[in-house]
Amino acid sequence: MRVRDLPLSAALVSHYESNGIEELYPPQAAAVEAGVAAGGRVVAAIPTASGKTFIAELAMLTADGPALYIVPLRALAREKYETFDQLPGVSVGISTGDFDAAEEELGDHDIVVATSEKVDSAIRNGAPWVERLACVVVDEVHLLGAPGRGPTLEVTLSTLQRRVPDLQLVALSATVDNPEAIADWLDAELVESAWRPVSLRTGVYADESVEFDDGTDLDVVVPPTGPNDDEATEATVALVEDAVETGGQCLAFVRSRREAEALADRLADEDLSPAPALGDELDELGGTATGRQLSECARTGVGFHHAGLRSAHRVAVENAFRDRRLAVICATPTLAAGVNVPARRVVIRDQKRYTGDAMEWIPVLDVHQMCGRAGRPHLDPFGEAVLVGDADTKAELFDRYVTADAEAVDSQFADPEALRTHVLSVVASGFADSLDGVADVFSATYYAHQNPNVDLAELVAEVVSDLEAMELLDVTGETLSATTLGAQTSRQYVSPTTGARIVSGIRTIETMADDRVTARTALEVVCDTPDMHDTYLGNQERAQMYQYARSHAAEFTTAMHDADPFEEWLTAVKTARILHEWTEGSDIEELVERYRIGPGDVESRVERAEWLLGAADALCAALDADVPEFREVRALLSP
DNA sequence: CAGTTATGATTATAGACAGCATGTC
DNA sequence: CTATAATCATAACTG
Repeated sequence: MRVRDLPLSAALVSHYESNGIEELYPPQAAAVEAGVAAGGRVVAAIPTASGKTFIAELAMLTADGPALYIVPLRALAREKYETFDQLPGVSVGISTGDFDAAEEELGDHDIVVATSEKVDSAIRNGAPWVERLACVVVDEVHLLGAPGRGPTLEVTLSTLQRRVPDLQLVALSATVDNPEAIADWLDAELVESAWRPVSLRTGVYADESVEFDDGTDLDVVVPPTGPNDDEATEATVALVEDAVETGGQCLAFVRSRREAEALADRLADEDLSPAPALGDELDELGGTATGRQLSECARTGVGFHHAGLRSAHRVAVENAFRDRRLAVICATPTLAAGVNVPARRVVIRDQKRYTGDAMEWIPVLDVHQMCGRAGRPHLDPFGEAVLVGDADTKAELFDRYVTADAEAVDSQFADPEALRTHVLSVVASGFADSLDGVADVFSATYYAHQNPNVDLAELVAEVVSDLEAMELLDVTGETLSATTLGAQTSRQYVSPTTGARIVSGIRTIETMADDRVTARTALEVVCDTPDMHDTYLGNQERAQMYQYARSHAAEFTTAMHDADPFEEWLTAVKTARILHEWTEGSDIEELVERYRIGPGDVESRVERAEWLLGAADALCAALDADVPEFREVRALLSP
């Protein structure tokens, strides 16, 4: 099947042809046969880089009206926005929390790219453009099974289906174990394929040799390891070097941030692919210890990438790799889920990760996503993914990751926190006003589809009493209605637990003497919510943080003997303290040094605090209370 | 005894969505 | 429970 045979305008056809796209890839052709270009609903469970974007574009361009493209990450939203913006005669908009086009303009675009939370929020707040959509494409639908964020996605999709009856839905999924369940739920045709434009061989390393799934082998010379050398690391170094020496780029995945940096340092010794200019450019992005370490590695062609990096650094590393200025990136699993960064070879040194109480195997899906980064279309003759193991683990790694299917996608909607959030939002946005009404709205969720025998009304009833106790919901007879607080909580997009915590904080503040209410008070309230991620409190710091908490006890809304659990509260105090010092003019470098967190962590906490302080201010208005500190601190956070 | 090394104990561990209203080169 | 590397504290040891 050829592009020119598709129902596309001449301008589009020539756009594709000038980009070398003339003949459709088999999965793309299958999607066309399933009806993507004719308004049909399709779920495509196919590998990364096998042309998903083109399938999405086909659906959106042939749809009879505006289209929405839903992504899980802001960075992906930007990437897709730029891709779609290249299409001739197509106007593209973008809407994410940190980057928003004006609301009324959104409806005027042919394509809008947005994160799933942003779409959920737009639906809750009755954005008019939602009703006019003709086509919705969901990228990475398998995240339906992600705890925390999966429920938002399923509620969003089920609501979209209900609100826009003739909507064309197209869902793009990684290869998972039960794509038919997703297709069935969305009433869509399933297109499944393992085809890739660049062949990929996956293998396991052990004893100086890699055995691949296609029967081929690769011998690797690993210099004898000294007493201080780690065998897996030295094998990884050898595999990376080999890839670079034969003209390819390489991604190396490890377990923790520190190990990503350590591996990059180790590889920097080999001086694989000098790039001194890149080092200078990175130095200009600002100097934290992490930043300087990054620029030093980069001079030798090696970068590292993890969430502790400031986002400017992360983007710089991604771009440098895409431009082939970096030969290697040592990364934590972030990189596998993010923007498109393909490489000739992918080396996965660690397959286990510490989860809090045990060492656990990384999900098969995550490992497959990492492997899927191997092979650059048009640039590499093939891609290679290597799991580093040893003689003892080789067979197990093969079974578990190379030949095995990824996990099934299961709904996480029954999680009480998720249920509370969505029950409140359904009632607050006026979609239902009774137990049965809410249950009816939820009957279209993936959860209901997967669990047909569960009594949804019963499930809803369990959390309705929580929400009532939190004063977010009123129950009068059979009728449910959101309180002013509940409405504001939903609109501000904070979780019910966060809303209730802020409200109780505001009430306590009103009983406090004026001179006790300070910036620390405001920060303690917002940091002590589940929507603010906590900051690791080391044992070394603990005693000193305890002292800090004691000496400022009068300023906090939580009495120390009431804090429960105390350790979590102390963690919140640490976050509040960091943010407080930030407002007092400390720069990232000082904070990173003093509190042992990454520059990127400071950045993300500041961003979240801005959002939560805004929500606190809105809740103040709903309570008819006045706590100017929320506004004042917020103003100090952004420079 | 002072300084050095060996041994054992402790510590820490991936990621990241959302509101809203002004001001600015 | 199924980990491991880096760091820290203390004990053992050497000259």
